[in-house]
Amino acid sequence: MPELPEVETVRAGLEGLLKDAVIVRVEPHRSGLRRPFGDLSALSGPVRAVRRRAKYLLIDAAKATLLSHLGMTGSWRIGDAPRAHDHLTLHLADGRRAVFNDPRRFGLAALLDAAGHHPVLAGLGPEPLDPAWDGAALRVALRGRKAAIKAMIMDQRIVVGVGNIYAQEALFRSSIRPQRPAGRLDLAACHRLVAAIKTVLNEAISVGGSTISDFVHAGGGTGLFQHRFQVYDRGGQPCVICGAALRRTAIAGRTTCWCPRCQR
DNA sequence: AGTCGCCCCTGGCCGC
DNA sequence: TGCGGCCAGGGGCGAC
Ligand SMILES: [Zn+2]
Repeated sequence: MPELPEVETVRAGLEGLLKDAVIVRVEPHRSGLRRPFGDLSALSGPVRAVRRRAKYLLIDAAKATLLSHLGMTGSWRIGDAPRAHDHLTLHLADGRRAVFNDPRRFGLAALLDAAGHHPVLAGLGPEPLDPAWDGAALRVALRGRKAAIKAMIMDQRIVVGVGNIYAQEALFRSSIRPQRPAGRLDLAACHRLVAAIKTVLNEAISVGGSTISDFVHAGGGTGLFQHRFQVYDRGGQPCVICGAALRRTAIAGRTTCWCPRCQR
């Protein structure tokens, strides 16, 4: 579910709900997800901010920072009744509860270390919406790479935040065939692709991301960008530009749709 | 080193 | 209706 626009939407919602609230108790409902939670008790204290890095949320409390990844099905909500797959509850001084729920348990929750680091953050590539990330930077990162360009822009060491939806949408908008060997994109193509990635991510953020089946904002709302998909999950349907039937294949194990006429 | 396949896990949907 | 197979927004790991 959550790529950069969805995580950014959750970040903004959570910050509005949690900023200046005081965490009085952290209650795990299991020992961990794909990794152990570890000792989360140092999170108790006032929430200063909620940040995002790549697809990770960082909840800054006074003495510690909680790192949270939504995996495919994770969500945060201000808790009402308990639900199946609730894994972590932050009890607040005002009586509210912030609850992390994740049916597939591909997510992550852990504290940053004293230096503000965590192994999963090491080695992450540039933020796609950073003005310093441009076509020239992408071209350097792709030099000599023979893997498909779509796999490369989904590789979080090349650029962060782009997943299976926005990779397909950005490649369509920049007229690049997803399976093209990444190292063979010229500078003009890299510029077009970077511009398309920035545009599609910003558009998606502006409408609260995409809701496929279960993605919800921290406040319970849904995204709207799914109504603007031009290729994602549209295999066999007509291209919105030329009318050709969109193709569907797998690239690096992930379903990919593209237009055989518009994308080269 | 780079690339690929598999695996983690639950649930929804489709065809029989 | 029930059940098996397939698929899903991510990412880490081992094997070539
Ligand atoms: Zn087309």
